[in-house]
Amino acid sequence: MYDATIKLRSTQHGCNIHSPIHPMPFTRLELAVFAVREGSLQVLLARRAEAPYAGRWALPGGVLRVDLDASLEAGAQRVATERLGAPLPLLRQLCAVGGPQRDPRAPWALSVVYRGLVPADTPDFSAGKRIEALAWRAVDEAIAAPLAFDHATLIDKAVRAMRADIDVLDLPFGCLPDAFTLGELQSFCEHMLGHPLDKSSFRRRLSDRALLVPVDGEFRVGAFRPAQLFRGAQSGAEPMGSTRQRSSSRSSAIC
Amino acid sequence: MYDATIKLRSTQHGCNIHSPIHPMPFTRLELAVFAVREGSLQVLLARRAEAPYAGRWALPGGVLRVDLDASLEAGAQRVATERLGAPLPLLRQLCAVGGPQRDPRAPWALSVVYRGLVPADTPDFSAGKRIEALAWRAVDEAIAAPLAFDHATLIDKAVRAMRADIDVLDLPFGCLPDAFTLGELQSFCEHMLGHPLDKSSFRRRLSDRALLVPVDGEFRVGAFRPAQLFRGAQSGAEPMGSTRQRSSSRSSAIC
DNA sequence: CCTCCTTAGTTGCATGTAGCCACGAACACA
DNA sequence: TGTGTTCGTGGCTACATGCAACTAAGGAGG
Repeated sequence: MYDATIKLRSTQHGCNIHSPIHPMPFTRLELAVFAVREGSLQVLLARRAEAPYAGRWALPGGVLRVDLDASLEAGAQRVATERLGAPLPLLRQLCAVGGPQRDPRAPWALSVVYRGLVPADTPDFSAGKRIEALAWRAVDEAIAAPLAFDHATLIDKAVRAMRADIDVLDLPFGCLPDAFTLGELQSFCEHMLGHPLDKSSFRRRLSDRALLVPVDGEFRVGAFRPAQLFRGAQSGAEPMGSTRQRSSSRSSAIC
Repeated sequence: MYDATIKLRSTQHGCNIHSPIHPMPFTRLELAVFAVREGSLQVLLARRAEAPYAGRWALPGGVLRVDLDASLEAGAQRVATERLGAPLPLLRQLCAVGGPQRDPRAPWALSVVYRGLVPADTPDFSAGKRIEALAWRAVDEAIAAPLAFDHATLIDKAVRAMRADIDVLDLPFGCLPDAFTLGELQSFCEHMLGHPLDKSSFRRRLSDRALLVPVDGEFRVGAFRPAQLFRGAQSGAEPMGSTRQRSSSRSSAIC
């Protein structure tokens, strides 16, 4: 896992003063993967198969492979593929943490942490190398549980970052269904944030920002009144509310 | 600078499949240090004494030392001390970047980047190891100039992060004088943001958030009307506007 | 002493955003 | 046909902010 000879090198400052040989940290990539499932925001945890913290739950992660990874993000995707069986959409870098006491396998451990979000209907991930099991756990419980390493702290930080995104309507369309109703979107955001939102405000804010495009003629039909379906407005299509005045005289924007 | 034997190890997967020996990236800490000087937001650049990019301007930085650094931030402070001659207040982690093409000295280079802000009256830093010269440069020019590595991108990212902080009045009191007038604070923020602010709004926002405490009886005297001096309100002192009503009936809060 | 200039500090008003509340519309179902 | 539920919209209020005007306080210069 970690080349002991690198440690020995640390006392062998050699060559010349301009090019000492410095040992490098044990560098890992950690994944904080979330989903809105079963009515709550949940995080994907892996039960560790090996020491340290064997049997404890932790964020899935793996060692950075300089022979395989073209970038940190590419490495995170490789780790996702190896450990979870699938790459992840919407990966964003959260932070880097490092220190001498983080991982008993190495004198100095550095982790670059990525946060991700996947659709609720994602087929179950498959536990990969060095993982006994994978499980979704509500974030509140996960943070309170005794996790391996400093992962509870990392989850808390990731949740705050994701909620800050939702607060400013930086929405993760990639983890929503292709088309969705405004009610579904609002419910998703409420579960992400952990508190209810006002329907009227929510729609007005979406409309003002022209974040959605209606899928013309497509409705979600069910027990009650059919609901217009929408998509995220990345493509050049006419966004919801684009014909709307700059405020005042709210016209029939969403349709 | 970088142990070549680590590279060789990359093809020597040894031991057993559960504990392969993985080479670790060449890990550095970079500093994006800013100050408001001469009426503009400036960034501290270092002219590199050695290859690669010898003679080019770059962010000051140094190799992570696992034998010296108790954390990433502590390492950033060590690098600041070694390269600039002084530790830095207000260091915040910006991001981590890494890849195989970032630094010709190593097959894979990882940098953890910190942003910092120092007072305008900071005594000049002293160029340390492997630095030919240090210079302040306006951020616009710095980003446009051909800097070493991907440092122009990093400066741009750091400036955006700092401006986002100022936008929400997350003010770096540590890099302001002990006491300052509201006019001085506004001018500082304007230089940070690169655009003017409204005096009335600016003061109201400060007052509503109770971010400042007046230094009773202390005024900046000069050519014109004296101005009340303030401090940041971290300490438990009575903050500016704490007697202010929840809005409406703006009383004489700032005094 | 008086006027003018500049900065400090305050106030009123207009605008825009978001929360709260309520209402009509549409559909399934009894 | 009535009822219940969700969908979709509009009104009202509170609040935050930008814009502009105003007064206050000092020095400089006549």
